[in-house]
Amino acid sequence: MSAPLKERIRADLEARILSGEWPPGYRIPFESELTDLYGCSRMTVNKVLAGLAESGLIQRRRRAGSFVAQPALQSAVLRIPDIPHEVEARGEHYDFELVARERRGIGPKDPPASGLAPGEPVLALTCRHLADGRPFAWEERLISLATVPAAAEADFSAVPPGTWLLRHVPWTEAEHRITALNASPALAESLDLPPGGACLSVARRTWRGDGTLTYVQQVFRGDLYSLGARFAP
Amino acid sequence: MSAPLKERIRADLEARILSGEWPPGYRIPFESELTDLYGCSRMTVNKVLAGLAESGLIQRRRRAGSFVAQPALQSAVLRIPDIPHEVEARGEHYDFELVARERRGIGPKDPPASGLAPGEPVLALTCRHLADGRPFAWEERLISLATVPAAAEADFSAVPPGTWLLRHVPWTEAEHRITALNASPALAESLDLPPGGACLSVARRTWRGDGTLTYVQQVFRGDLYSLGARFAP
DNA sequence: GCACTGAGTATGTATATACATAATCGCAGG
DNA sequence: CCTGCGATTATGTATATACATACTCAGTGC
Repeated sequence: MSAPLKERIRADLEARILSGEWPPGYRIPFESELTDLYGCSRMTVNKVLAGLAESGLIQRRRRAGSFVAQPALQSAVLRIPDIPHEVEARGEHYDFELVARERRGIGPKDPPASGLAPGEPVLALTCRHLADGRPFAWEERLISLATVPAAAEADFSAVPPGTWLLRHVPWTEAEHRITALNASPALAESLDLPPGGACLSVARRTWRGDGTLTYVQQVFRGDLYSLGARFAP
Repeated sequence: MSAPLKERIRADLEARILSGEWPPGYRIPFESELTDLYGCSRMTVNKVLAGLAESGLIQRRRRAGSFVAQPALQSAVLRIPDIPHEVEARGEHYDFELVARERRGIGPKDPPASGLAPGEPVLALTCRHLADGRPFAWEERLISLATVPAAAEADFSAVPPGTWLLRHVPWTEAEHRITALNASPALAESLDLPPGGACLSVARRTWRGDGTLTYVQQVFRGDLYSLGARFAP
């Protein structure tokens, strides 16, 4: 009985919606009716309903009332952790090799999805991630030196670039694209896979404000890696 | 100038946090100071700060003040839309075939990841999704008849089961696992792929309260499908 | 120097009130 | 029957106020 009133009201309304008692599209009682039902002021009910609307459980229309929202199509909070952290969480030994490091300008062969303009100076890094000594992921990364000048002096032979960036550079926006692809012969050799083996590719572009920070493509062995997410609507 | 006061305050505070002007751990001004700064009542400021706290941008401690939260390592809101919706959004014609429909109990061949107990009655559905007449995804689904009895009467020849479930059954929790795999000969034929072609597999288990609603594995042609997500921390 | 206590304070919750806003409904007129 | 307009009304926003609560900090006593 000690829970705050607004939490009890919210829990009650959520229970009715999630149990299906109030199905999608149902018009829930007006604020004035809930005010009577719970014996509280309209402000209290209003804050609860505003919170439910922000969470997407209900939709509100002036003059018409508040309606149970159609369930969200599917939106998941997908967590893509730092690779070393992920590997060690599985109880395996993490290691990585810096295969190539080059300071150059963006050229025609760089993917246009990187969002980096031709000629823009970048640090191009290629590295291979290992779990218990076995190749696990192949990473090709471009870091904008205009946006992240400190990257030019960073020691990426000790700390992988993804981890370094997470620790040193705040970001404001990112875009992911997840695909499946067959390993090319060269990639198959790097990942110790048969040619054509299925791989999970995660391409990520990260911004801070207007400037692209980094564009990275990480290719994981399909048989050794999967992305997981557990979430609520 | 016409935006509501609380939205202007919220946007201003968010900008200071995201720009790095107020770094993680920084103590933001007290409600009383913000009240003076914006020339409004404490209730208005309080609602804005409560909203920021709910979104996880700040943490609040009584007597101590409000502090900018440490940013999450990487968390993405990954949207996995309804397949028909997704296909039509690309301007292609969506179609699907119900390949098999069987009412049975969970057996030893069903994946343990489904979370359904052996013997539990389910509706097992297999279907194939087509975009502009070309096979696009293969879906195997189990629907718990104990939790969703209405599924037994649903007409899944007109509406695909995923869409039907989204429209009729609210869910409270879900778990995803995304992997890449090589198409087996049978799958390759169903998806009109060369054997061994890379596919993106999305396995999803969905709950309502304690009961598993459905377990589904959707296998997409890797060359025709990718998951995308754009997000802010 | 340390543990305990009490005062002070920022946030948390709740109410009453007021006016703005937008969408719906019904009615009048064509 | 259909259109347009105005009255109605539920929500949206904002304020002033009040008291509860939990935490910090300073000061007291040992």
